[in-house]
Amino acid sequence: MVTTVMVRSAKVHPMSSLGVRSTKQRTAVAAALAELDDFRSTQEIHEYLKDRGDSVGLTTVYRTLQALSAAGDVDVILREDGESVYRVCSTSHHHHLVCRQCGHTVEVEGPAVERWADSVSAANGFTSVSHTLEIFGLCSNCSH
Amino acid sequence: MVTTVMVRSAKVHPMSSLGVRSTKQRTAVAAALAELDDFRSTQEIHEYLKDRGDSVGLTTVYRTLQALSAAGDVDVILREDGESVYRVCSTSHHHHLVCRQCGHTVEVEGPAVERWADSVSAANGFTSVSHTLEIFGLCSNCSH
DNA sequence: TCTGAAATTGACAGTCATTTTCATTTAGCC
DNA sequence: GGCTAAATGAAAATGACTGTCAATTTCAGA
Ligand SMILES: [Mn+2]
Ligand SMILES: [Mn+2]
Ligand SMILES: [Zn+2]
Ligand SMILES: [Zn+2]
Repeated sequence: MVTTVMVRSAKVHPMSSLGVRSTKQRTAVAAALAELDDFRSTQEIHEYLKDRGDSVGLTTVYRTLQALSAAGDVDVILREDGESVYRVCSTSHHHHLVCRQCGHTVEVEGPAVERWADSVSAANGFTSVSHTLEIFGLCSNCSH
Repeated sequence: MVTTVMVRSAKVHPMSSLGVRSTKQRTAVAAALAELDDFRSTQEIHEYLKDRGDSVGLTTVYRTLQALSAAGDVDVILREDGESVYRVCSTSHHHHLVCRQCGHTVEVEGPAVERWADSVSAANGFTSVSHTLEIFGLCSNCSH
């Protein structure tokens, strides 16, 4: 659950006092993410907020979701059609099982996969590695 | 190296004789892919062909690359920005180790990972699953 | 070699997610 | 309350990709 939006020191340098502000829009986006369980696109979250009465400009929803994912507060993955979808996740390293039809998401862990990725990277002389791993399919509900 | 573009039986039914034809455009796209070693976008391949003198319409390059990847003759992955990039790969199922600096790509296989993906999918009742797995890092050349 | 039906091409317009612009509003510090 | 940088959001722009369709090309059969 995410209650605070964007965490960063309010002051970086006495000369220019920069700060991230708490707004009703950011609170609304964070609340929507907390209520929604599955990966959702920016447009879906925007629509959700509109239906809910907490209308937020589409541009602001885009900006807020991007800031949240940059801060590591939400997970973002690319759907198979290339669209970005967001979800509040656990903080530990994990991957996802995502339903192509309804978006239903299950977090999965695979220590063996992590070790494999590290060893194959090392064997090929790669450093500073990171990886993406997502499984798409039809959840039991959507499998008919 | 890809020399033939699109393989399919020329006749599926005597009523409607369907067939995939060999054209200079498809040959040119296949040749470009054979010459290029790393993942490239449709626009990059279109530009490459133009510079090379074998200009092919952008729409045709899009169609040809999509047909090639649908046929399994080339690999396609989504870049971080959601753009599709293509590359000639081996025919067996594999994944990639991609240098985020120079684009250098190494094909890797991980039977254990495949089994893990299948079992975790089945355990959660997912069907029709597919997965994406890419490792990004710095190749030995780019690691300083 | 000739012919014609079906496949292909490509210029152009359309779609749609995402970004940019910028005038207006707002949060937070005094 | 006043001030100012941060934030908002409506509207326009961007850019990857798709749809359309008239013109062109392939190739199987005559
Ligand atoms: Mn992992
Ligand atoms: Mn695999
Ligand atoms: Zn589902
Ligand atoms: Zn490199």
